Amino acid sequence: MTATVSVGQFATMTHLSIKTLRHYHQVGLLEPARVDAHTGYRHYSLEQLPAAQLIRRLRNLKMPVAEVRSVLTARDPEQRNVLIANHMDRLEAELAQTRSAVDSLRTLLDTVRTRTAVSQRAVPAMTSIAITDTIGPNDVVTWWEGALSELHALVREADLQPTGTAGGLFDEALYQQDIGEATVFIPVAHAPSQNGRIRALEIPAVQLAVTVHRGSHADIDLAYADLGSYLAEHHIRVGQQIREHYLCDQFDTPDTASWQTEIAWPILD
Amino acid sequence: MTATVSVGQFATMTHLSIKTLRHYHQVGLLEPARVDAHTGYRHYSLEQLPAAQLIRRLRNLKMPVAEVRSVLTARDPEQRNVLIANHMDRLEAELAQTRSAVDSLRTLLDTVRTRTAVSQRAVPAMTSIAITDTIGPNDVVTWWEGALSELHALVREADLQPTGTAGGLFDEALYQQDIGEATVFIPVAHAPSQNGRIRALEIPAVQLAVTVHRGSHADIDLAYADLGSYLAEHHIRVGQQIREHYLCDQFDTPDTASWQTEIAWPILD
DNA sequence: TTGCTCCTCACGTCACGTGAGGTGGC
DNA sequence: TTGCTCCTCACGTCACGTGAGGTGGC
Repeated sequence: MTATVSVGQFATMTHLSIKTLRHYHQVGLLEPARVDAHTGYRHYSLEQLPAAQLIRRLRNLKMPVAEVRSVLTARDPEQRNVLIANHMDRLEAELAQTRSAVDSLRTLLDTVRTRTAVSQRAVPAMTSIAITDTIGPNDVVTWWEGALSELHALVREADLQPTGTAGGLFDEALYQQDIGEATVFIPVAHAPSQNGRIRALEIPAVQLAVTVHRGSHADIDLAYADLGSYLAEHHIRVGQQIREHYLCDQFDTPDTASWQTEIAWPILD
Repeated sequence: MTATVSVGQFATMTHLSIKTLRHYHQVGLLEPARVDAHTGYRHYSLEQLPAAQLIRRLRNLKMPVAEVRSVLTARDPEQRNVLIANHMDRLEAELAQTRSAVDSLRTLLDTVRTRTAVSQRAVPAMTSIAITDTIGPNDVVTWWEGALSELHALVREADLQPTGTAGGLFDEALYQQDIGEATVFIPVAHAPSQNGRIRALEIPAVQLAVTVHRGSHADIDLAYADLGSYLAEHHIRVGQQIREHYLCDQFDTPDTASWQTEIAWPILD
């Protein structure tokens, strides 16, 4: 029979607060070994210490409680390691995003911005290979990278002849409601039929108002603002699907400073 | 008269969602330039774009909304820069804490733990210089570093003769309720009277149950658990003020692996 | 007996997102 | 007129913390 301790003792031993332990009891993450039926007092056994120690470490790394639970109940060590490794990847991605956010803030504070130039241009209809999905706020960047990589790969493997730069079509709702439809495409002379999630897409002809953004995609909102300002000032009515053309992106160079993205808004009337 | 746009337009231009813009209106972070009295429609002016861009970047860096407001309303650029620099420091500290949490998790998963040995010892009363404060959950480490540095500095400057290793006294409540009284001290032959927040402290004699923790302080809960387990198994009743003795710490070496901390619980009876 | 530990329950926090139900404007 | 944009309001989310009011155990 193993020794048992009170919440207070267990809290001191694990450096989890009493309130936190009560909460973990309530949500079933760490149930006391015994609860006194009369007083309601919680009693923890010493065998629960390793679980508490693991919980504390995972929570310190912001792993959601539901996932911590999965780790604790994992069938085998492999499954457990996968869950932990996935979370580590998320932390890495978050770190990268924070770094780019810091750069983005520095850029905003340090540089005197002048508006990017806006011009208008008619573009003809194009045949293309494309991937379309409904995406949420957090997966935009990941989705974009993955989808575009796939398209580039197909172009290489199937030896397709690109007839223009890669681009994207984005529903306004994506920005306004943080959820919406997004498409990435590469214009080609002849598009093969469906291939995994890649399909042929006929992109319609439009009249576009365009501007070019230079630099990291973290700052692309600045170009959207410039383009939108121009359109608002000239009372130009626009469609709800925005285009981006990746004149120079991460598939060309890792140096974000030399990236160039054309932002284009279809003009109505 | 400057052009004005709808929420939807402004959302697309700033990459802030409509819901977010409404929220910022509600909390007074970014008020629309004009709100139609009849329809309630929000209208934003193009002059509000820079503010929105700054807000988005600061929020991407998790700066609390209240502080973002302070940045926006800062009297001069200096004050603004101070606020931003402070937040950057917090991000740095968070990063360091995440790194150590990752190490701590690795340690737990990779090493087979054996309990640290527990022994008992009587310690006599000691004269010391000390700093005492009531501290919360987040400032423990920062407070500890700062306070102990101050004590070491006084020892050097006033050429005091330490009569033992530096230590700390921690109220159990600090672990159980995440808020409580903490003291750090250095035993000296003769303690000068009050000096800033440093004061003389007579540390009473006690009988202690002790164990030694080796490694980073992020893993110190493991030693607390070992010591607590020993006490629970032997039905030893203990006092509510825990002692730590820093046999080897960051003031001796930056290599956390060789740090040694004695954890000691006063024995009652 | 006194204080101390522990209990429950309801509500607060933070920064929005969800969703119902509805209305003005082109 | 139809759909589209926008509105308000109440509630949900996440992981606890706060605080009131109360009870058992040494």
